[in-house]
Amino acid sequence: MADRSYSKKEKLKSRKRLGELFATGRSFSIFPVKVFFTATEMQEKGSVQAGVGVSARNFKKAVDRNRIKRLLRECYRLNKTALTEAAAAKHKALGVFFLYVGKDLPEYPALTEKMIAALNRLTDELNR
RNA sequence: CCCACAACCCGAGCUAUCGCUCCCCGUUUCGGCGGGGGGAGGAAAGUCCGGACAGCGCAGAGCAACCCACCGGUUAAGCGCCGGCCUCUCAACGCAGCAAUGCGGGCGGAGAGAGAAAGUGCCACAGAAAAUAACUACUUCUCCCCACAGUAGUGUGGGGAGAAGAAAAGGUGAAAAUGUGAGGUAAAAGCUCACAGUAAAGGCUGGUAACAGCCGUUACGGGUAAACCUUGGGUGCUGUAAUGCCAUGUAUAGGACCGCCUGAGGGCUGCUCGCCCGAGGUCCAGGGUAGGCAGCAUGAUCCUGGCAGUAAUGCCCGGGCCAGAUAAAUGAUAGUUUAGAAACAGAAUCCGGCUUACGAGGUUGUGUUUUUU
Repeated sequence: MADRSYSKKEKLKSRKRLGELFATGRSFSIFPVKVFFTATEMQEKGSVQAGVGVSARNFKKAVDRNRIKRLLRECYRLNKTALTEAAAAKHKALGVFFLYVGKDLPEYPALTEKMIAALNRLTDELNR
């Protein structure tokens, strides 16, 4: 049974962690989503914390930004299983941030496709 | 009946699957799990006004800056709202007229509603001239020329030049020196008079007041203050990333400069004066923290009803508790119904307003056009 929840514990919080992520993390881009991530070794079982964001420069209205963030969260929530399992197997603490860099409002099916691609690549990076 | 506009109401429902956040109850091996419940707006928006709340300041004076500008009420407060006054504009309608139109009228609309008689500036185009007005035409005087009359001084008429008078005529303009009539004069002119108009201060009457009406007096000097300005009244600054507290952690290490009463530096809103505090201060390099609680949601609160008031609004009885996150929840997908792929749009300390954006429909009101009877 796949875990599809996305509760507070799985969210990447705190400005400090985000600052570190943008400053030192690695990144790749699968348009229209840019992914930042860091992986650190853990003694215990691994974990994943993820966050999403949109630039207010590209979307002036708060309603549009909310919509994009909700879609990103939804896509991540429904497709994250492989990634969490990989992280647990490798004993790594993974921090990920999905930044939407497109300039148009996304459609749900297209965004799901991109998200799956991004998650697959993340999983590959972990397993390497 | 259709269309447009204004005000008020509403701002989607259902089903399935997968999710988020807060509260309560139960349970727990303290990781969770189960059940129940709450979960964006009329504008949450713009941040344009006004407050609450908080911190800092609270010897004083001057200047600067900013805001307000008919009256009364309302309110916690207001540049809001309600009612009234004034000015401008104006529908129906009435009167006159063949008509164009004029006069009255006043539903409704607008007003950045103190002062243009303190001063400075500006007033496109047109026009002579846009403010202590002389272009044409007019009048008087002086000089010159011509014609006529006369012996002559001179007189009459015409033309030219100069000086002066004069805003009555012309035509321009959004606006032209208050209008009409009479007197007056060389020609004229509020120069004088009558009537009318406007303004100022005064008196009486009505009104809480703005103001209105009447009386006599004086003046008549265009507009613009959304140009500077003047007058009157008012204003501490910063905003919840405010602010108070708890916890965690490092380095009591290093370097440079200034100063310790002959005083560095700081505070007193933007400036100046003046006053006060004052033994540490500034910078570089390096190290650490960046977690939690309060603020924070029972309030100028919402709903029903009653009473007072023209109304805005206030008071009273009863009932309700209605988001509280912190990278930031309230959703995603599919189907379906209304009505067609619901429009504008997402709380971040909280209220009262204003402004702007917007959807289908309902109710009420107003207006235009056409057709039919």
